[in-house]
Amino acid sequence: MDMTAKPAGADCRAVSEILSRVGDKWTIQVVVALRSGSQRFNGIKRRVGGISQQMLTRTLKTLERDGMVERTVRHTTPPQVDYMLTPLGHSLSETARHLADWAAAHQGVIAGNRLQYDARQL
Amino acid sequence: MDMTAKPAGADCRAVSEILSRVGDKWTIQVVVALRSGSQRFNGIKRRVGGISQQMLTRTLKTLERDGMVERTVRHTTPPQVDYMLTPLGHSLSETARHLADWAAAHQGVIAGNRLQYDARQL
DNA sequence: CAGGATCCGATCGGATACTG
DNA sequence: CAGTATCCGATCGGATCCTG
Repeated sequence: MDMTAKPAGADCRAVSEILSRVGDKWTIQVVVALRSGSQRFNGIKRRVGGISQQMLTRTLKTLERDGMVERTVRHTTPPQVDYMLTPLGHSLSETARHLADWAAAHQGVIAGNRLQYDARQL
Repeated sequence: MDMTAKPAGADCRAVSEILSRVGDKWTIQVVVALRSGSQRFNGIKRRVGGISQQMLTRTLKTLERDGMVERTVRHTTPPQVDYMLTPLGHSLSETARHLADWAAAHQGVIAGNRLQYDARQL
């Protein structure tokens, strides 16, 4: 197949779906927190900072469902659960880096645009 | 690999913010619809397909606020409003292409992972 | 320690009706 | 044609309490 052709619009829906999966408030931050290796629940919670336990649970569960992270339970006392990125999760984190670069490069301009726009609305 | 200038976590919040801006259901699709040039309101609505007038209005307004699209009003009868991408909007659409490639390449695997996961949960 | 359950407000997103 | 206004359900996200 020739992938150099323009995505017609079928791809567009796929991108959109992936984006709304990944574009929530926490997913990327959790993935980034896991880049350096296996982490435990409260370890991730500390790393991300500001995330509630509820949202971390949901986010990890969805990432596990999508095959981005792998969950390993150790039945010790106290119980211990490790989360680590799968190869798929790593490849996502690589792609996220490009977006990170773009965001870092343009966030200042965007913030300025918003100020200008809001000022004009008065 | 070149790991210099590692974004510690300050950038991470910026990315997260950009992502939740761009990661909603419609923003990217609207941007993509505008790539081929200036479009009018109902033209975009037709191109995107499935979007409500409400959400298109909101999405365009936010994109305008962020400086991604430019809005031009022509006071004719009937009134005519053109939307076109700014250079900033174009640069976003380029970045979105990388994500599009990733999504297209992995959506099948992800869908399969979900099926497996859901099957195990029964 | 790792969550599940529940309550709550805020935002997302669709549908419909109305306006200049 | 290009919106605005309003109502509505679904989901997001935080806080708190409870459990193995």
